[in-house]
Amino acid sequence: MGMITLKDVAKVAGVSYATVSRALSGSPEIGEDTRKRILKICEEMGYTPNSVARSMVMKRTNIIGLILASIDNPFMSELTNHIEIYARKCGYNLMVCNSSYDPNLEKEVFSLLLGRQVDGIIMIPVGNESYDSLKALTAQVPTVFISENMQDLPENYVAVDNRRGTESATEYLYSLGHRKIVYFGCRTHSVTHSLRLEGYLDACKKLGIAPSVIHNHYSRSSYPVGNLLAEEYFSGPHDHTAMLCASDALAIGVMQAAYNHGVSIPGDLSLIGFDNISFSALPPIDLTTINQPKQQMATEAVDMLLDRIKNPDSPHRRVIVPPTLVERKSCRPIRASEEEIHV
Amino acid sequence: MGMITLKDVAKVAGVSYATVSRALSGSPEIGEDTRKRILKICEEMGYTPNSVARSMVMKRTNIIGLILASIDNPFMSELTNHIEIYARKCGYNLMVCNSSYDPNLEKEVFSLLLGRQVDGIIMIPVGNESYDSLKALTAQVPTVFISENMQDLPENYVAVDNRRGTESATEYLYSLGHRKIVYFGCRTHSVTHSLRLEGYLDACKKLGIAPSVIHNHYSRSSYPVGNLLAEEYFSGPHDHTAMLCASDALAIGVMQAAYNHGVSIPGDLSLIGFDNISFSALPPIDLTTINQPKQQMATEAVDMLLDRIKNPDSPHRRVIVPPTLVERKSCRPIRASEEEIHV
DNA sequence: CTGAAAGCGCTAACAG
DNA sequence: CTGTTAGCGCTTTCAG
Repeated sequence: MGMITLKDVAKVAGVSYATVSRALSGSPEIGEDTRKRILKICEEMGYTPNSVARSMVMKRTNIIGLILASIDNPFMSELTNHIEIYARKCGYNLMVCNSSYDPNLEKEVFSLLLGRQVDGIIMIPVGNESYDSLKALTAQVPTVFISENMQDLPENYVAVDNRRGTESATEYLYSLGHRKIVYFGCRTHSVTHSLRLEGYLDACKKLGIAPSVIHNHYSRSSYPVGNLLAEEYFSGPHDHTAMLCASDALAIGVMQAAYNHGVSIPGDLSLIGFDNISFSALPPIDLTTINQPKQQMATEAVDMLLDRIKNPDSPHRRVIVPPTLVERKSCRPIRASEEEIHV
Repeated sequence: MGMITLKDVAKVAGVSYATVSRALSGSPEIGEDTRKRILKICEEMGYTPNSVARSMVMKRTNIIGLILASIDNPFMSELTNHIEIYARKCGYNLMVCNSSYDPNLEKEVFSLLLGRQVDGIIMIPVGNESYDSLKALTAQVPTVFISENMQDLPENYVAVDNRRGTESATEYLYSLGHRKIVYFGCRTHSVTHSLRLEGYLDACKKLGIAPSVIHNHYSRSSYPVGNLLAEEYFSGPHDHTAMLCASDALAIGVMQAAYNHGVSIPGDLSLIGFDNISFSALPPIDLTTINQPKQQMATEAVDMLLDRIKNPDSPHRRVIVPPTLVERKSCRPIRASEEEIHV
């Protein structure tokens, strides 16, 4: 593993190693003939430039740090996939760290990446408090958040329009004839969920239907939680014809509980989720949902970050991308009492 | 972003910068008093050691490169999750690259990581040919594959015992009373699948039942492929009571086709998969399957790699981890014609 | 157009 | 115990 260096190549080529450097970096101040000769020698010798050394002098690593709660969360891994591919196209590599939903770890890996001299960081924060607790760190390196920031801190972020998402989900259910729509699984301390709740409430008001909310007091929106909550729901009195879930994961939990209680979906209850995680497309699930355009969010985040890397003093930017409805098989039209028939 | 350096700290502390370096590296040749004083100053100044510079002189980056087809594949992202967490515990960070199922890209990112001076690489190869096509590159850096290598090349790898997996799956179905078991979706050019097929065939011979194989001529084992193949299967004559799928993804595709054809699972057909991807645990799917112990494979791979980094000349190692049966709801016992009743 | 030389921030001998 | 110094491999002025 005794890597060969510029010097070795220079020796063989009979030139100074500055010349080799120039040949490789595509500098114009070098003869076309010598460049070709040198490049050929590099090739023959199997020379690989040492990017660590280059980073050292360039003061630029071309590495983006990515911090997320857990890479095996489907939403995050899809996002990561798009980020990696796009970033690499832009000449950047990805250093990935899990915060494991732990604010302290989140801080720790952030520092770690700082020490690694990453050019910038993209992160899905553990929670809304992250913005505050990381302030001292985010000041030291260009950072882009994927998730909205309610505290109006001067940060860059890209997020889906959560409010618009639930709004349009509600409108969609309404258009299918539903009037008794319950919003299920709202997490009280989550920014994202607050926005989603707002969208639902606004839509209800606008459409003149009575809102009904089932809160989620657990700290996650996983499908076990959805199942638990739904067990309670189905055990008590309930007369809704449609349910809007705060996340796909919750909706999948509801599906199971519904099955156990002999509630048919969409026969007895229309169900709609939010996120469009890949699970939801699976045939046995086939969940109608509100899509977060992950690829768009990924490229947007990378672009925004590279922008900031080039121009660290540019004003902070916020990008809100539009959600879209993905119609699958968990909702059906019903004949409303008002005789409004929809297909 | 004018990072402060050792020199700055040294100036403030009124010592040479070598002393600061010693204080930080926990070297014994320094006074306890000065160390504490220096550490305090570092803290106050908010000094972060520059690991790029350190790597430069240490000739060690403490970075592991991870190459996989696509990080959003559930099996791979779960594995990545475990690898990242464990590697970090061992003092290593992860640089992740997608090969996007493309052998050329696979080579390209491998070189890229080499240039980045990663200390080692863990990879899930695109295919069996990868071992060969990457030979020149893997010779340059400690590499561990996650996937078996049929060509008997001197490489390090960790893999699940695929043969044993299908063998035990077959035995399990047999124990439930099934005698007509079909092996579904065998990909002809995949090492993994060849081994899985062998396990099935061996078990059939041992148990004295007739094997029956449905091959998969597509290049992937995704659920659309499973669905396609199953559509054909259900459209033709078929009298099996149980089906062993080459992967969970295929099994999920089969589920959909079964539903479309009014075939109940496990009522009419018991179904078992392989991999235990996270999808399979979802309530609406609830697939009985053969688990690959991902966490164990992850730590095993990291350990093996760190071993090789420390001792590059150690003999190549192969670790085969045992698969386990995960019983869920897609299989049921049947009363076999021989009056063997099982519960 | 090409060579010489400085220096990126740090570690590791080698002296004192 | 602490300071001095020589690089790690590369880019980049500055001279030729």
